[in-house]
Amino acid sequence: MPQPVIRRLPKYLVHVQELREEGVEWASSQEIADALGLTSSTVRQDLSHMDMRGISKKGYETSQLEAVLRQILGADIMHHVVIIGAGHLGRALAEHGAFARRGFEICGLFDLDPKLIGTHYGNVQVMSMHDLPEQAAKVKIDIGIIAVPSSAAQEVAEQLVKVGVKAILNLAYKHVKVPAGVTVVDARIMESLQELAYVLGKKGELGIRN
Amino acid sequence: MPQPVIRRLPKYLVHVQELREEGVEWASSQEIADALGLTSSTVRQDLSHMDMRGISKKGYETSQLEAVLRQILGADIMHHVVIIGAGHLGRALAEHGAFARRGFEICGLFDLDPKLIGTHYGNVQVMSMHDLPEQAAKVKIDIGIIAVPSSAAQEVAEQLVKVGVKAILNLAYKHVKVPAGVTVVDARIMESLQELAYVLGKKGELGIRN
DNA sequence: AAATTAACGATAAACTTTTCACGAAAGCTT
DNA sequence: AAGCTTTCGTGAAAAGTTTATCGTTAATTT
Repeated sequence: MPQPVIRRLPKYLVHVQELREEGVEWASSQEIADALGLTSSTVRQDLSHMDMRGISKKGYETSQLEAVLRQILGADIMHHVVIIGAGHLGRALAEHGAFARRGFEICGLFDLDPKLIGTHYGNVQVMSMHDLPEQAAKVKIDIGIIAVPSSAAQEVAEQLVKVGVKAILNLAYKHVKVPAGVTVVDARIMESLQELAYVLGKKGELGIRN
Repeated sequence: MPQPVIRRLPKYLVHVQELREEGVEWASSQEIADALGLTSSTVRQDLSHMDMRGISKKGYETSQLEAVLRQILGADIMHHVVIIGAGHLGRALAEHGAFARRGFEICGLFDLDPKLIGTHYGNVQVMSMHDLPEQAAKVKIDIGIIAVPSSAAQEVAEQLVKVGVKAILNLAYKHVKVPAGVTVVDARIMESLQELAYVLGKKGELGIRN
Protein backbone atom coordinates (compact mmCIF):
# COMPACT_ATOMS: atom_id res chain seq x y z
CA MET A 1 0.00 0.00 0.00
CA PRO A 2 1.44 3.42 -0.93
CA GLN A 3 2.68 5.40 2.01
CA PRO A 4 0.46 8.45 1.45
CA VAL A 5 -2.48 6.07 1.72
CA ILE A 6 -1.18 4.57 4.96
CA ARG A 7 -0.80 8.05 6.38
CA ARG A 8 -4.43 8.76 5.66
CA LEU A 9 -5.78 5.58 7.24
CA PRO A 10 -5.75 6.95 10.80
CA LYS A 11 -7.69 9.97 9.61
CA TYR A 12 -10.32 7.74 8.07
CA LEU A 13 -10.47 5.73 11.26
CA VAL A 14 -11.04 8.72 13.50
CA HIS A 15 -13.73 10.10 11.27
CA VAL A 16 -15.57 6.88 10.64
CA GLN A 17 -15.48 6.03 14.33
CA GLU A 18 -17.11 9.34 15.06
CA LEU A 19 -19.75 8.72 12.42
CA ARG A 20 -20.53 5.28 13.78
CA GLU A 21 -20.81 6.64 17.32
CA GLU A 22 -23.24 9.25 16.03
CA GLY A 23 -25.33 6.45 14.62
CA VAL A 24 -24.48 7.14 10.97
CA GLU A 25 -24.50 3.76 9.24
CA TRP A 26 -23.45 4.74 5.74
CA ALA A 27 -21.00 7.29 4.40
CA SER A 28 -20.28 8.14 0.79
CA SER A 29 -16.80 8.78 -0.50
CA GLN A 30 -17.86 12.38 -1.06
CA GLU A 31 -18.95 12.88 2.54
CA ILE A 32 -15.74 11.39 3.87
CA ALA A 33 -13.70 13.47 1.46
CA ASP A 34 -15.42 16.69 2.53
CA ALA A 35 -14.81 15.97 6.18
CA LEU A 36 -11.11 15.28 5.70
CA GLY A 37 -10.28 17.77 2.96
CA LEU A 38 -9.75 15.20 0.21
CA THR A 39 -11.45 14.37 -3.09
CA SER A 40 -14.00 11.59 -3.39
CA SER A 41 -11.76 9.98 -5.98
CA THR A 42 -8.89 9.76 -3.54
CA VAL A 43 -11.14 8.25 -0.90
CA ARG A 44 -12.47 5.58 -3.25
CA GLN A 45 -8.96 4.85 -4.50
CA ASP A 46 -7.67 4.55 -0.93
CA LEU A 47 -10.45 2.32 0.28
CA SER A 48 -10.03 0.07 -2.73
CA HIS A 49 -6.57 -0.79 -1.41
CA MET A 50 -8.21 -2.52 1.50
CA ASP A 51 -10.73 -5.30 0.99
CA MET A 52 -13.52 -2.84 1.41
CA ARG A 53 -16.45 -2.61 -0.99
CA GLY A 54 -18.95 0.19 -1.02
CA ILE A 55 -22.32 -0.13 -2.62
CA SER A 56 -23.97 2.16 -5.10
CA LYS A 57 -26.33 4.78 -3.81
CA LYS A 58 -25.37 4.22 -0.16
CA GLY A 59 -21.61 4.42 0.07
CA TYR A 60 -19.55 2.56 2.65
CA GLU A 61 -20.85 0.94 5.80
CA THR A 62 -19.27 2.76 8.73
CA SER A 63 -19.12 -0.19 11.10
CA GLN A 64 -17.47 -2.38 8.50
CA LEU A 65 -15.06 0.35 7.47
CA GLU A 66 -14.12 0.96 11.07
CA ALA A 67 -13.49 -2.73 11.60
CA VAL A 68 -11.31 -3.01 8.51
CA LEU A 69 -9.30 0.08 9.44
CA ARG A 70 -8.83 -1.06 13.01
CA GLN A 71 -7.62 -4.38 11.78
CA ILE A 72 -5.14 -2.87 9.32
CA LEU A 73 -3.86 -0.35 11.85
CA GLY A 74 -3.57 -3.00 14.53
CA ALA A 75 -5.89 -1.12 16.86
CA ASP A 76 -7.35 -4.33 18.22
CA ILE A 77 -4.13 -5.85 19.41
CA MET A 78 -2.08 -4.37 22.23
CA HIS A 79 1.35 -3.03 21.35
CA HIS A 80 4.03 -2.68 23.98
CA VAL A 81 5.53 0.78 23.95
CA VAL A 82 8.46 2.19 25.87
CA ILE A 83 9.25 5.88 26.19
CA ILE A 84 12.87 6.93 26.43
CA GLY A 85 13.25 10.27 28.16
CA ALA A 86 11.23 11.32 31.18
CA GLY A 87 11.42 15.04 30.48
CA HIS A 88 8.33 17.17 29.99
CA LEU A 89 7.35 15.45 26.78
CA GLY A 90 8.02 11.89 27.91
CA ARG A 91 6.06 12.49 31.10
CA ALA A 92 3.18 14.06 29.22
CA LEU A 93 2.99 10.97 27.03
CA ALA A 94 3.17 8.60 29.99
CA GLU A 95 0.32 10.45 31.68
CA HIS A 96 -1.74 10.75 28.54
CA GLY A 97 -4.55 8.27 28.91
CA ALA A 98 -5.56 7.82 25.29
CA PHE A 99 -2.86 5.39 24.24
CA ALA A 100 -4.28 2.33 25.95
CA ARG A 101 -7.64 2.88 24.28
CA ARG A 102 -6.00 2.69 20.89
CA GLY A 103 -3.87 -0.37 21.36
CA PHE A 104 -0.69 1.07 22.83
CA GLU A 105 0.33 0.11 26.33
CA ILE A 106 3.13 2.11 27.90
CA CYS A 107 5.26 -0.56 29.51
CA GLY A 108 8.29 1.48 30.39
CA LEU A 109 9.56 5.02 30.87
CA PHE A 110 13.33 5.36 30.94
CA ASP A 111 15.78 8.11 31.77
CA LEU A 112 19.41 8.56 32.65
CA ASP A 113 18.86 11.14 35.38
CA PRO A 114 19.11 9.37 38.79
CA LYS A 115 16.88 12.01 40.36
CA LEU A 116 13.98 10.94 38.15
CA ILE A 117 14.38 7.21 38.54
CA GLY A 118 11.68 5.71 40.70
CA THR A 119 9.20 8.55 40.33
CA HIS A 120 5.75 7.71 38.96
CA TYR A 121 4.01 9.17 35.94
CA GLY A 122 0.72 7.77 34.79
CA ASN A 123 0.84 4.05 35.42
CA VAL A 124 4.58 3.71 35.08
CA GLN A 125 7.64 4.29 37.15
CA VAL A 126 10.76 5.84 35.65
CA MET A 127 13.44 3.21 35.17
CA SER A 128 17.14 3.63 34.59
CA MET A 129 18.23 3.55 31.01
CA HIS A 130 20.63 0.79 32.07
CA ASP A 131 17.68 -1.44 32.83
CA LEU A 132 16.35 -1.26 29.30
CA PRO A 133 17.90 -4.59 28.20
CA GLU A 134 16.46 -6.29 31.27
CA GLN A 135 13.00 -4.90 30.60
CA ALA A 136 13.28 -5.83 26.92
CA ALA A 137 13.98 -9.39 27.97
CA LYS A 138 10.89 -9.42 30.16
CA VAL A 139 8.35 -8.01 27.69
CA LYS A 140 8.63 -7.84 23.93
CA ILE A 141 8.92 -4.15 23.10
CA ASP A 142 7.06 -3.38 19.90
CA ILE A 143 7.64 0.35 19.70
CA GLY A 144 10.17 2.70 21.25
CA ILE A 145 9.48 6.42 21.54
CA ILE A 146 12.49 8.73 21.52
CA ALA A 147 11.65 11.71 23.72
CA VAL A 148 15.14 12.90 24.63
CA PRO A 149 17.06 16.03 23.59
CA SER A 150 18.29 15.85 20.01
CA SER A 151 21.89 15.40 21.10
CA ALA A 152 21.02 12.02 22.63
CA ALA A 153 18.60 10.81 19.97
CA GLN A 154 21.02 8.76 17.88
CA GLU A 155 22.49 7.09 20.94
CA VAL A 156 19.03 6.15 22.19
CA ALA A 157 18.02 4.84 18.78
CA GLU A 158 21.03 2.55 18.80
CA GLN A 159 20.19 1.22 22.22
CA LEU A 160 16.63 0.52 21.15
CA VAL A 161 17.90 -1.30 18.08
CA LYS A 162 20.30 -3.27 20.24
CA VAL A 163 17.53 -4.63 22.44
CA GLY A 164 15.56 -5.67 19.38
CA VAL A 165 13.04 -2.88 18.89
CA LYS A 166 11.88 -2.83 15.25
CA ALA A 167 9.69 0.29 15.24
CA ILE A 168 10.72 3.68 16.55
CA LEU A 169 8.79 6.90 16.92
CA ASN A 170 11.27 9.74 16.95
CA LEU A 171 10.11 12.95 18.60
CA ALA A 172 13.59 14.45 18.78
CA TYR A 173 14.53 17.26 16.45
CA LYS A 174 17.13 15.20 14.67
CA HIS A 175 17.22 12.51 12.00
CA VAL A 176 18.29 9.16 13.40
CA LYS A 177 19.94 6.43 11.37
CA VAL A 178 18.97 2.82 11.93
CA PRO A 179 19.82 -0.45 10.19
CA ALA A 180 17.55 -1.94 7.54
CA GLY A 181 14.65 -3.80 9.10
CA VAL A 182 13.96 -1.10 11.65
CA THR A 183 11.31 1.50 10.86
CA VAL A 184 11.49 5.06 12.10
CA VAL A 185 8.60 7.49 11.91
CA ASP A 186 9.18 11.10 12.83
CA ALA A 187 6.69 13.34 14.59
CA ARG A 188 8.39 16.59 15.30
CA ILE A 189 6.55 19.52 16.66
CA MET A 190 9.45 21.86 15.99
CA GLU A 191 9.56 20.94 12.32
CA SER A 192 5.85 21.49 11.99
CA LEU A 193 6.20 24.90 13.59
CA GLN A 194 8.99 25.75 11.17
CA GLU A 195 6.82 24.66 8.28
CA LEU A 196 4.18 27.11 9.51
CA ALA A 197 6.81 29.80 9.91
CA TYR A 198 7.77 29.29 6.27
CA VAL A 199 4.16 29.75 5.23
CA LEU A 200 3.88 32.90 7.34
CA GLY A 201 7.02 34.25 5.75
CA LYS A 202 5.72 33.57 2.29
CA LYS A 203 2.42 35.31 3.08
CA GLY A 204 4.29 38.33 4.34
CA GLU A 205 6.32 38.55 1.16
CA LEU A 206 3.28 38.22 -1.03
CA GLY A 207 1.43 40.79 0.98
CA ILE A 208 -1.43 38.47 1.77
CA ARG A 209 -3.57 40.06 4.41
CA ASN A 210 -6.84 38.13 4.43
CA MET B 1 8.58 25.60 -3.48
CA PRO B 2 7.09 22.08 -3.46
CA GLN B 3 5.80 20.97 -0.10
CA PRO B 4 8.01 17.88 0.21
CA VAL B 5 10.96 20.21 -0.12
CA ILE B 6 9.62 22.55 2.55
CA ARG B 7 9.19 19.60 4.86
CA ARG B 8 12.85 18.71 4.43
CA LEU B 9 14.20 22.18 5.10
CA PRO B 10 14.11 21.84 8.90
CA LYS B 11 16.05 18.60 8.62
CA TYR B 12 18.72 20.31 6.57
CA LEU B 13 18.85 23.13 9.07
CA VAL B 14 19.36 20.86 12.06
CA HIS B 15 22.08 18.92 10.35
CA VAL B 16 23.95 21.84 8.88
CA GLN B 17 23.82 23.66 12.19
CA GLU B 18 25.42 20.67 13.83
CA LEU B 19 28.10 20.52 11.14
CA ARG B 20 28.90 24.20 11.52
CA GLU B 21 29.12 23.86 15.30
CA GLU B 22 31.54 21.00 14.82
CA GLY B 23 33.68 23.28 12.68
CA VAL B 24 32.85 21.62 9.37
CA GLU B 25 32.90 24.37 6.78
CA TRP B 26 31.89 22.49 3.68
CA ALA B 27 29.42 19.68 3.05
CA SER B 28 28.73 17.88 -0.20
CA SER B 29 25.25 16.90 -1.30
CA GLN B 30 26.29 13.28 -0.85
CA GLU B 31 27.36 13.80 2.76
CA ILE B 32 24.14 15.61 3.59
CA ALA B 33 22.12 12.95 1.82
CA ASP B 34 23.80 10.15 3.76
CA ALA B 35 23.16 11.87 7.07
CA LEU B 36 19.49 12.43 6.36
CA GLY B 37 18.65 9.29 4.42
CA LEU B 38 18.16 11.01 1.05
CA THR B 39 19.89 10.88 -2.32
CA SER B 40 22.48 13.44 -3.36
CA SER B 41 20.26 14.30 -6.29
CA THR B 42 17.38 15.21 -4.04
CA VAL B 43 19.62 17.36 -1.92
CA ARG B 44 20.99 19.27 -4.90
CA GLN B 45 17.53 19.67 -6.36
CA ASP B 46 16.19 20.92 -3.03
CA LEU B 47 18.99 23.39 -2.42
CA SER B 48 18.63 24.73 -5.94
CA HIS B 49 15.18 25.96 -4.97
CA MET B 50 16.80 28.40 -2.59
CA ASP B 51 19.37 30.93 -3.77
CA MET B 52 22.14 28.64 -2.68
CA ARG B 53 25.05 27.75 -4.90
CA GLY B 54 27.51 25.04 -4.11
CA ILE B 55 30.90 24.81 -5.70
CA SER B 56 32.44 21.86 -7.44
CA LYS B 57 34.78 19.67 -5.48
CA LYS B 58 33.87 21.28 -2.13
CA GLY B 59 30.10 21.23 -1.88
CA TYR B 60 28.05 23.76 0.06
CA GLU B 61 29.33 26.17 2.67
CA THR B 62 27.71 25.22 5.95
CA SER B 63 27.55 28.71 7.41
CA GLN B 64 25.94 30.12 4.29
CA LEU B 65 23.54 27.21 4.04
CA GLU B 66 22.55 27.63 7.64
CA ALA B 67 21.93 31.34 7.15
CA VAL B 68 19.80 30.77 4.07
CA LEU B 69 17.75 28.06 5.77
CA ARG B 70 17.25 30.14 8.89
CA GLN B 71 16.07 33.00 6.77
CA ILE B 72 13.61 30.89 4.80
CA LEU B 73 12.28 29.16 7.88
CA GLY B 74 11.97 32.44 9.73
CA ALA B 75 14.23 31.25 12.53
CA ASP B 76 15.68 34.71 12.97
CA ILE B 77 12.44 36.48 13.66
CA MET B 78 10.33 35.85 16.73
CA HIS B 79 6.92 34.31 16.19
CA HIS B 80 4.19 34.68 18.75
CA VAL B 81 2.66 31.34 19.64
CA VAL B 82 -0.31 30.51 21.83
CA ILE B 83 -1.10 27.05 23.13
CA ILE B 84 -4.73 26.10 23.59
CA GLY B 85 -5.16 23.38 26.16
CA ALA B 86 -3.18 23.17 29.40
CA GLY B 87 -3.37 19.41 29.74
CA HIS B 88 -0.27 17.25 29.90
CA LEU B 89 0.78 18.03 26.36
CA GLY B 90 0.09 21.77 26.47
CA ARG B 91 1.99 22.06 29.73
CA ALA B 92 4.90 20.06 28.40
CA LEU B 93 5.16 22.40 25.46
CA ALA B 94 4.93 25.50 27.64
CA GLU B 95 7.72 24.19 29.81
CA HIS B 96 9.85 23.05 26.90
CA GLY B 97 12.67 25.54 26.66
CA ALA B 98 13.75 25.00 23.09
CA PHE B 99 11.08 27.03 21.35
CA ALA B 100 12.47 30.45 22.17
CA ARG B 101 15.84 29.46 20.79
CA ARG B 102 14.27 28.72 17.43
CA GLY B 103 12.13 31.77 17.00
CA PHE B 104 8.93 30.77 18.76
CA GLU B 105 7.82 32.66 21.84
CA ILE B 106 5.00 31.14 23.85
CA CYS B 107 2.86 34.15 24.63
CA GLY B 108 -0.19 32.43 25.98
CA LEU B 109 -1.49 29.16 27.39
CA PHE B 110 -5.25 28.84 27.50
CA ASP B 111 -7.72 26.43 29.00
CA LEU B 112 -11.37 26.23 29.92
CA ASP B 113 -10.87 24.50 33.26
CA PRO B 114 -11.21 27.14 36.04
CA LYS B 115 -9.00 25.03 38.31
CA LEU B 116 -6.05 25.46 35.97
CA ILE B 117 -6.45 29.16 35.31
CA GLY B 118 -3.78 31.21 37.00
CA THR B 119 -1.30 28.38 37.45
CA HIS B 120 2.17 28.81 35.97
CA TYR B 121 3.97 26.58 33.51
CA GLY B 122 7.30 27.61 32.08
CA ASN B 123 7.15 31.37 31.64
CA VAL B 124 3.44 31.58 31.16
CA GLN B 125 0.32 31.58 33.27
CA VAL B 126 -2.76 29.68 32.19
CA MET B 127 -5.44 32.09 30.97
CA SER B 128 -9.12 31.50 30.46
CA MET B 129 -10.16 30.62 26.97
CA HIS B 130 -12.58 33.53 27.21
CA ASP B 131 -9.63 35.91 27.37
CA LEU B 132 -8.22 34.76 24.04
CA PRO B 133 -9.75 37.67 22.05
CA GLU B 134 -8.36 40.13 24.56
CA GLN B 135 -4.89 38.61 24.35
CA ALA B 136 -5.10 38.53 20.56
CA ALA B 137 -5.81 42.24 20.57
CA LYS B 138 -2.75 42.86 22.73
CA VAL B 139 -0.17 40.83 20.78
CA LYS B 140 -0.40 39.64 17.22
CA ILE B 141 -0.69 35.85 17.42
CA ASP B 142 1.23 34.24 14.58
CA ILE B 143 0.63 30.60 15.40
CA GLY B 144 -1.93 28.77 17.49
CA ILE B 145 -1.27 25.27 18.79
CA ILE B 146 -4.29 23.04 19.37
CA ALA B 147 -3.49 20.76 22.32
CA VAL B 148 -6.99 19.87 23.47
CA PRO B 149 -8.89 16.57 23.29
CA SER B 150 -10.05 15.77 19.79
CA SER B 151 -13.68 16.47 20.66
CA ALA B 152 -12.83 20.14 21.22
CA ALA B 153 -10.36 20.59 18.36
CA GLN B 154 -12.74 21.99 15.74
CA GLU B 155 -14.26 24.43 18.21
CA VAL B 156 -10.81 25.68 19.22
CA ALA B 157 -9.75 26.01 15.59
CA GLU B 158 -12.74 28.22 14.93
CA GLN B 159 -11.96 30.43 17.88
CA LEU B 160 -8.38 30.82 16.70
CA VAL B 161 -9.60 31.74 13.24
CA LYS B 162 -12.04 34.21 14.72
CA VAL B 163 -9.29 36.13 16.51
CA GLY B 164 -7.26 36.30 13.30
CA VAL B 165 -4.74 33.47 13.66
CA LYS B 166 -3.52 32.43 10.20
CA ALA B 167 -1.35 29.44 11.08
CA ILE B 168 -2.41 26.53 13.24
CA LEU B 169 -0.49 23.53 14.50
CA ASN B 170 -2.99 20.80 15.26
CA LEU B 171 -1.87 18.19 17.74
CA ALA B 172 -5.35 16.78 18.27
CA TYR B 173 -6.25 13.44 16.80
CA LYS B 174 -8.84 14.93 14.47
CA HIS B 175 -8.89 16.78 11.17
CA VAL B 176 -9.97 20.38 11.58
CA LYS B 177 -11.58 22.45 8.86
CA VAL B 178 -10.59 26.08 8.43
CA PRO B 179 -11.40 28.74 5.85
CA ALA B 180 -9.08 29.47 2.93
CA GLY B 181 -6.20 31.68 3.95
CA VAL B 182 -5.57 29.78 7.15
CA THR B 183 -2.90 27.09 7.16
CA VAL B 184 -3.13 23.99 9.32
CA VAL B 185 -0.23 21.62 9.86
CA ASP B 186 -0.83 18.39 11.72
CA ALA B 187 1.62 16.72 14.08
CA ARG B 188 -0.07 13.79 15.60
CA ILE B 189 1.73 11.34 17.76
CA MET B 190 -1.16 8.89 17.70
CA GLU B 191 -1.21 8.78 13.91
CA SER B 192 2.49 8.17 13.81
CA LEU B 193 2.12 5.32 16.28
CA GLN B 194 -0.62 3.84 14.14
CA GLU B 195 1.60 4.11 11.10
CA LEU B 196 4.20 2.10 12.99
CA ALA B 197 1.56 -0.39 14.07
CA TYR B 198 0.67 -0.89 10.43
CA VAL B 199 4.28 -1.61 9.60
CA LEU B 200 4.55 -4.06 12.49
CA GLY B 201 1.41 -5.80 11.27
CA LYS B 202 2.80 -6.08 7.76
CA LYS B 203 6.05 -7.53 9.05
CA GLY B 204 4.15 -10.10 11.06
CA GLU B 205 2.16 -11.14 7.99
CA LEU B 206 5.25 -11.46 5.88
CA GLY B 207 6.99 -13.37 8.59
CA ILE B 208 9.89 -10.98 8.77
CA ARG B 209 11.95 -11.81 11.82
CA ASN B 210 15.24 -10.00 11.36
C1' DA C 1 -41.78 -2.93 -13.50
C1' DA C 2 -39.42 0.63 -15.84
C1' DA C 3 -37.15 4.86 -15.30
C1' DT C 4 -34.27 7.60 -12.66
C1' DT C 5 -30.45 8.72 -10.07
C1' DA C 6 -26.70 8.49 -6.71
C1' DA C 7 -22.56 6.47 -5.98
C1' DC C 8 -19.19 3.02 -6.79
C1' DG C 9 -14.93 0.66 -9.33
C1' DA C 10 -11.73 0.94 -12.63
C1' DT C 11 -8.97 2.90 -16.16
C1' DA C 12 -6.57 6.46 -17.81
C1' DA C 13 -4.98 11.14 -17.76
C1' DA C 14 -2.70 14.78 -15.31
C1' DC C 15 0.29 16.17 -12.08
C1' DT C 16 4.06 15.86 -8.72
C1' DT C 17 8.25 14.21 -6.94
C1' DT C 18 12.37 11.68 -7.22
C1' DT C 19 16.13 9.85 -9.57
C1' DC C 20 19.29 9.54 -13.37
C1' DA C 21 22.74 11.20 -16.40
C1' DC C 22 25.90 14.19 -18.19
C1' DG C 23 28.31 18.58 -19.39
C1' DA C 24 30.66 22.17 -16.89
C1' DA C 25 33.27 24.05 -13.16
C1' DA C 26 36.64 23.98 -9.48
C1' DG C 27 40.10 22.21 -6.93
C1' DC C 28 44.12 18.88 -6.63
C1' DT C 29 48.16 16.39 -8.46
C1' DT C 30 52.11 15.73 -11.05
C1' DA D 1 50.21 24.22 -16.64
C1' DA D 2 47.89 20.15 -18.15
C1' DG D 3 45.43 16.44 -16.78
C1' DC D 4 42.59 14.21 -13.40
C1' DT D 5 38.91 13.83 -10.31
C1' DT D 6 35.18 15.33 -7.61
C1' DT D 7 30.93 17.55 -7.32
C1' DC D 8 27.82 20.74 -8.87
C1' DG D 9 23.54 22.29 -11.83
C1' DT D 10 20.31 21.09 -15.02
C1' DG D 11 17.21 18.93 -18.07
C1' DA D 12 15.04 14.75 -18.96
C1' DA D 13 13.33 10.22 -17.62
C1' DA D 14 11.13 7.41 -14.32
C1' DA D 15 8.30 6.57 -10.57
C1' DG D 16 4.68 7.67 -7.74
C1' DT D 17 0.29 10.08 -6.49
C1' DT D 18 -3.93 12.41 -7.32
C1' DT D 19 -7.79 13.60 -10.02
C1' DA D 20 -11.18 13.03 -13.82
C1' DT D 21 -14.09 10.27 -16.50
C1' DC D 22 -17.29 6.91 -17.51
C1' DG D 23 -19.66 2.52 -17.61
C1' DT D 24 -22.01 -0.25 -14.07
C1' DT D 25 -24.74 -1.21 -10.16
C1' DA D 26 -28.19 -0.85 -6.74
C1' DA D 27 -31.68 1.67 -4.44
C1' DT D 28 -35.74 4.73 -5.02
C1' DT D 29 -39.57 6.73 -7.40
C1' DT D 30 -43.43 6.75 -10.47
